[in-house]
Amino acid sequence: MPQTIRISKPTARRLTMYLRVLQSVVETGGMECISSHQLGAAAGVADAQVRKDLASIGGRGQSGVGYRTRELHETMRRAIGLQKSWRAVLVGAGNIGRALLAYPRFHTEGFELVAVFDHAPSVVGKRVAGLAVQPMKAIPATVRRSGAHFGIVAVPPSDAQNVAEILVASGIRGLLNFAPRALQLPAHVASVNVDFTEAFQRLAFETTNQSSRSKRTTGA
Amino acid sequence: MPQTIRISKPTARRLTMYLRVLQSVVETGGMECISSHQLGAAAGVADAQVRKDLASIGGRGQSGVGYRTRELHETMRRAIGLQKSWRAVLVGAGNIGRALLAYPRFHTEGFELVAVFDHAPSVVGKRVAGLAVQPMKAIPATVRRSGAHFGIVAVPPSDAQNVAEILVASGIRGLLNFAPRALQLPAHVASVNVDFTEAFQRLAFETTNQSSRSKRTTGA
DNA sequence: GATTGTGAAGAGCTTCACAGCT
DNA sequence: AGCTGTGAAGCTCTTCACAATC
Repeated sequence: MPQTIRISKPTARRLTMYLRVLQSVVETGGMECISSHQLGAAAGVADAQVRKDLASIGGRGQSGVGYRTRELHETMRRAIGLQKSWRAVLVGAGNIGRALLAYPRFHTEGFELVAVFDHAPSVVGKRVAGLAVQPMKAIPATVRRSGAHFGIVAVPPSDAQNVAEILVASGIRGLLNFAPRALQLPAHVASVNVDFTEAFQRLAFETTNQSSRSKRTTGA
Repeated sequence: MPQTIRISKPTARRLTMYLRVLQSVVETGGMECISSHQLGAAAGVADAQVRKDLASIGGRGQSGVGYRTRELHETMRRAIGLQKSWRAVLVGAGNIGRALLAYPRFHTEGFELVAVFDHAPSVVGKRVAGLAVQPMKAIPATVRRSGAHFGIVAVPPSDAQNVAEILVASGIRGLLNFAPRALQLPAHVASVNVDFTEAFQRLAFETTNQSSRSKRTTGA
């Protein structure tokens, strides 16, 4: 088993930003090496911070040169947990669910959609992203059979908690919640909220309070 | 002018969570008063933290009783910057843009969509959310005429920086960025990123590192 | 008895600065 | 000269604890 270093939340968040930068560098066949200064500039982070973050996941650089991009890219994907392929199910085949599926690179990032569920009889049976939409009652059996890791909650707020509980009871380990509502979950289930309303409110706040330091304008 | 207290980023983020709780309490005609403990439980925050946050925006409670819900709701909306109505323009009428418009309460939250732009000639002229889609070249004139405050960037990553610069040059004060790419912006322009890819990566990370403390699983 | 408001302590994160390596 | 790795300082945020209040 590899070293079990503690990666803090702020560090984890920045790692995803570095990854995005590295990904475009690697894809375009750019630089062999990148310095903490360069990486930081692209991600909006101080260079010393970048070095601390990279050190925390075991990334080693070369004095006077920087970090080897391909190698760092791999190390980073492993640290974030993208070395394995995650299976996800989508609950709610409405606008938000479909927008998510249309998102570029959803599949190439190590995530695989294995089932779609919806409440409305008019939608059940139709195909979304190549999958036949199943009725809600099929959730437990399908989740168990497929061994899905994540559940994507893209239903109206009033149904969100209920759907979340069904997913958790079916053995899901993490939830991506699009409903503008905080979910009450057992501690062993991870969850990340994506809430457009909240994003707008943050924008309103930041615009109102012309914040002096312009760092960390980045959200999820 | 009211007191210009500094509200920290973490506090601002929690305020939006409290607001969500309060909103549902007020809407359902629930409790007259709410204690810091109750509000905290619903939002996943410690009670002392809630009191500090509320104190920072001038919310005053009553010992032994709590905070008056309606009053607190108003104070909070004002602190976040929702007392005024913000005008926004959408650039990119694809899946993501449309999903956003379909989001519940988009209009009732103090935000108003005043224009939609798209690059594709096949989309220009069509109606989205009751607005005729305009070509990209119309951005500067329309933004200026409408006095829009925010720009919603819902275009492919390769176009995002370019679109952002056009919006900024047209007088936009804040950007909601859906492209999975960090935007380079002048300091006076606020920006909030909503990145599904990043959300998934955070979920992968949290699921991998079965984090002991389950707080702050909440994202944007 | 329940709950607020807050100073003080504690924990965590970021920045600084510089020795050491290439 | 350029860059990394890191101890130490500085700063911010959170938790604790309790007197004051209703």
